[in-house]
Amino acid sequence: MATQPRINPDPASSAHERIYRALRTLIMHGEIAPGTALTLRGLGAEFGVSMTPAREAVRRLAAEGALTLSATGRISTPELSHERIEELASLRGLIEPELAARALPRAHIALIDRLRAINARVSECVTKQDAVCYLRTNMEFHRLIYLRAQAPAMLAVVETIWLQLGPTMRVLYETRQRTDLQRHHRAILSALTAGDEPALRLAMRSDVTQGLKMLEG
Amino acid sequence: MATQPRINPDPASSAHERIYRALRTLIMHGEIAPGTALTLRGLGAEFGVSMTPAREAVRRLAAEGALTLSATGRISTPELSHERIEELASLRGLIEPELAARALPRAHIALIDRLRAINARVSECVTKQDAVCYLRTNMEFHRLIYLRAQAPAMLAVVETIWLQLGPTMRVLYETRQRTDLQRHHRAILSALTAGDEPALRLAMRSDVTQGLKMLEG
DNA sequence: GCAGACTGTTTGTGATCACAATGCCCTCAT
DNA sequence: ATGAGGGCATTGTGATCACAAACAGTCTGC
Repeated sequence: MATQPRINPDPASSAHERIYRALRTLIMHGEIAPGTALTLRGLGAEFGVSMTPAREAVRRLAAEGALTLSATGRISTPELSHERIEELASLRGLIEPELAARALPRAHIALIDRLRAINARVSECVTKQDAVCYLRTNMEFHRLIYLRAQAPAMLAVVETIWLQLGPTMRVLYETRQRTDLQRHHRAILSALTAGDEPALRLAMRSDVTQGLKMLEG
Repeated sequence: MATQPRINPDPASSAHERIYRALRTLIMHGEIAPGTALTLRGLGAEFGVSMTPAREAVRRLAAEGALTLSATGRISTPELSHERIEELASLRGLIEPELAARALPRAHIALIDRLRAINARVSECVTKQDAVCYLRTNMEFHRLIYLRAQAPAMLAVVETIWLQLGPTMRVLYETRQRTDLQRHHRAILSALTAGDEPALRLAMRSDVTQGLKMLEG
C-alpha cells in the first residue's frame, strides 16, 4: 500500500472520520454482534488506510461507549450486563420523553405525515423479521421527532445511548416476541396530533422502556 | 527528545491515559478558560511525549464534548451558547435526581457524615471566593452521593455533562452572587437523613438547575 | 493423559516523518 | 490609513517503523 497523496482536504471526509461513521452506523444498527473482536490493522486494511486513523476512530467510539477496550487494549463490541441495560433504558426513559415534549409545539402536520410513512416501513421490517431493518427505521422515527426539539446536546446524549445499546438490541429483538411493537408508536402519533404533552411523554416512555425492561430479572 | 523506552507497561498509566486524565481534570474543574486554543505538539511537549498519544487524548476528550475541534481541526475548549447551557442544565435536572433517588436506600449515617464534611469544605471555598475549589468540592459532594446509586452508566453520562460545562461554569460562578449556594446542599442532606425521596429529588433538581438557569434570557 | 513451559505470531503503543492546509504577519499599493 | 496580496511558520493528518506485551499453538516432562 503506497502512500496515498491527500486528494480530499474536506475534514468531513478525512480517513478517521470515514471509518468512524462507518463503524458507528454498523454498531448502532446492531450489525456487529456483542463481543466481536476488532483489530486496528484489520480495520485499516478494510478501509484502505493505515493504523493511525483506525486508532483515532476506535478511540472515539470507545469514548462513546460503542466499543470496549480490554485492560490489555484489545478492542471489541461491548457485552452489556443486565444492570447496564437497565440503566441505559432508564436514561432513555428520562431523556426521550423530554425531547418529545420539546418537539411537540413544533410538530406540524407535515412532520406527522412523514412519521406515519416511517412507521409503515417499521411495520414492514417487523413482518420481514428483519432486526437490523427494524432498529434502523425505529431510530429514524425517534430521531425525526427529536430533531424538532432543537436540542442538539440532548439528542447527542440519546444517540450515544442508542450506540451503546446497538449490538445488544439486535440480539434482544431477535429473541423476543414482536407483539404490539407498533402500539406505542401509534400512541405517540396520536398524542402528537392532539397536542397532548402528558400523553406524549407517557407513550414515549412506554415505547422506550418496554422492550428493554424484559431483559431484567 | 530521544525515544523513551517503555518502562511502565501498566495500561492505566499509558501516555495517552495520563494526558487524558490530566486534561480532563483541568477542564472539569474549570481551570482552562472557554475558547482556549491547544495544540498537539504543545500538549505533547508539556507531557514529554510525542504527538501520537496527545492526539488520542484530544480525540477522546472531543468525543466527550470536553474539547471542540474546528472545521479545520484546531483544538479549543468549547464556548457554550446559552441554549446549550440550558440543555445541559436540563439534562442534569433530569438525571441527577434519579441518581440521588437510587442512592437513597443505601445512604447510611456514615455517608451523610462524610457529605457534611465535604459540605464544610464547599463553604470554605465559597468564603475564599475560590471558584476552582468550589467546583471541585461541589462535584465531590454530588459524586459521593451518586456513587451509592450503583449506576455507573448514569454516572458516566452525568460526568460527561459536568465535563462539558466545566470551562463555562468557572466563568459563571465568578460573575454571579453567591447567596444561598449552600441552601440546597442542606436540603439534600435533610432529605437523605429523613429518607424522603420526593424531597430529595426536588432539592437535587433545585441545586442543579438554579445556578445555571440564570444565564438564559 | 495432562499440565506447564516455550516459541512464533499477532496486536496495541508511541515516535518520527512528509505533506498540505491553515493562519499570521509583514509589505506594498491605493 | 487601510485593505489586499504574498511568504513563512504553525498545525493537524496519515504512513511507517520499532518495540514489548499478549495470545495461541506446540512440545516436553511428569
